[in-house]
Amino acid sequence: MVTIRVLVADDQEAAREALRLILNGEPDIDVIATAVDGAEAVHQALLRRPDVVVMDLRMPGMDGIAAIDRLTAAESAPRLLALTTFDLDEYLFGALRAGAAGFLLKDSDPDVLIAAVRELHQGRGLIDPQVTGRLISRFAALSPRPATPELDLLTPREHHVLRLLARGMSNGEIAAACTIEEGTVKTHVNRILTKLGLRTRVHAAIYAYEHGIVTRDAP
Amino acid sequence: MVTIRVLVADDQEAAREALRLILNGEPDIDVIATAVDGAEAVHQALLRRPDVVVMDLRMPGMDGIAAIDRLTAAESAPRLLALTTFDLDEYLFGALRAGAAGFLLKDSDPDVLIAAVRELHQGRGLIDPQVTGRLISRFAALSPRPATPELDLLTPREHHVLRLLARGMSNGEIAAACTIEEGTVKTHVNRILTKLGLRTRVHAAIYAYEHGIVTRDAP
DNA sequence: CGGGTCGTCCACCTTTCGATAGATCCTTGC
DNA sequence: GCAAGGATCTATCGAAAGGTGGACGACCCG
Repeated sequence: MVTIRVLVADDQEAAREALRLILNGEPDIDVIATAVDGAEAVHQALLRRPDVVVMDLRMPGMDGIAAIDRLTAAESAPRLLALTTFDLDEYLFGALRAGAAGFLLKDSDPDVLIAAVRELHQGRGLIDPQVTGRLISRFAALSPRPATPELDLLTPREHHVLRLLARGMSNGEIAAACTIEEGTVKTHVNRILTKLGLRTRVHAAIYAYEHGIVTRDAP
Repeated sequence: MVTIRVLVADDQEAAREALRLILNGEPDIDVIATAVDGAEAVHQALLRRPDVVVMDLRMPGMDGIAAIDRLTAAESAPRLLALTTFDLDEYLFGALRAGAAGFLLKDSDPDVLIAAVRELHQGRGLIDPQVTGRLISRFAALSPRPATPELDLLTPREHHVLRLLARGMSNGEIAAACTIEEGTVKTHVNRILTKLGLRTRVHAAIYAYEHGIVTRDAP
């Protein structure tokens, strides 16, 4: 049997010990270290190389989210399970954005916590059922609208020009990229604006972003 | 006990009947209708007003995602549980973006399906544990980077101008909104570009989007 | 074949934008 | 007090963007 090496980070003595006892009660889980704040968690994690870090989000000094941010940036980063008493969107979204692989509220059963650690260790993610709905809503809100029928109005050339425009290129740069005259690009831009009912190239760039024609660069 | 009214939509006869049997086996669940494709599902849902719709994603004609899109646009929309055999990102993300409240793979246990229907009926969301990790990854990728230290460089006025700019307003419009001269706005824009290391207002708008200074409008 | 539509291209003219220099006000520290 | 620095404001000028008109070729259809 493979032993899962776990680091527990929580500023409250009682919670820290409770977590340690719960997890150490399992034969396949070994709490190899604990930390009382984010800074110590980062230090211990880099030193001891746990498989999974159970991280309280609300801690003095460097908080849990900042610590998660640091740890996921490291090489061979551990799997991060965010844990919190307070069910705030800011914690949920912040932790996931920072790179947490799991999110649990502290009122969960010990069994759920144990199962969560195992899930994470096997490469899967885990979201507390109480907050899954909100994650889904937020995800839907963040997702680009699919291409609308309006985009069919654009010719291939116009579509290409729109993508370059939305990356911040000037008419001159677009012209160079397409090997055509700048005056021609202006016409294309103009037709794009007309067809999509927009006023300036800034609107066109926004449109491209909101419709997923261009995507945010990978971090 | 409240009875949960369920609509089952699946193009395959066998799957449809299996789902019906599983769900009708529960005393608090009543499958009130079935549908063989997306179009019929939409029609039946609007007619029979189920609490929960169990929707197969891969169906001929109007597929499940399109049907979900239609149904969530309706008033007093039912809760939508997306179900699929094929574990494709396109299905997962597409269904959630369209408005599904839950996503399950078809190899799940009957008990899981039943529990999912109850969860959805109680207003919660549900994601198959097998795909939770991917949803989290995608969510993190979509989430705007938190405000970078660079933003501290911007004065309140400049920050405000940036937000208006990123909504497509011209210098003149920004001037009117702030009750200052257009020439002044130009200076603010110029300082924004300088401080953030950008070249044109289009870059500034892109920057604002990528850093979550402005958010996509609600659909 | 001839006419219509569409995509692509270019040139001219006006408006808007971007860069620069300088003025005023307010805070901060010596 | 007053000097230094920053924030906010204004004005001017060359550069870029946007609006309009029109040319050319490809294609479809009667």
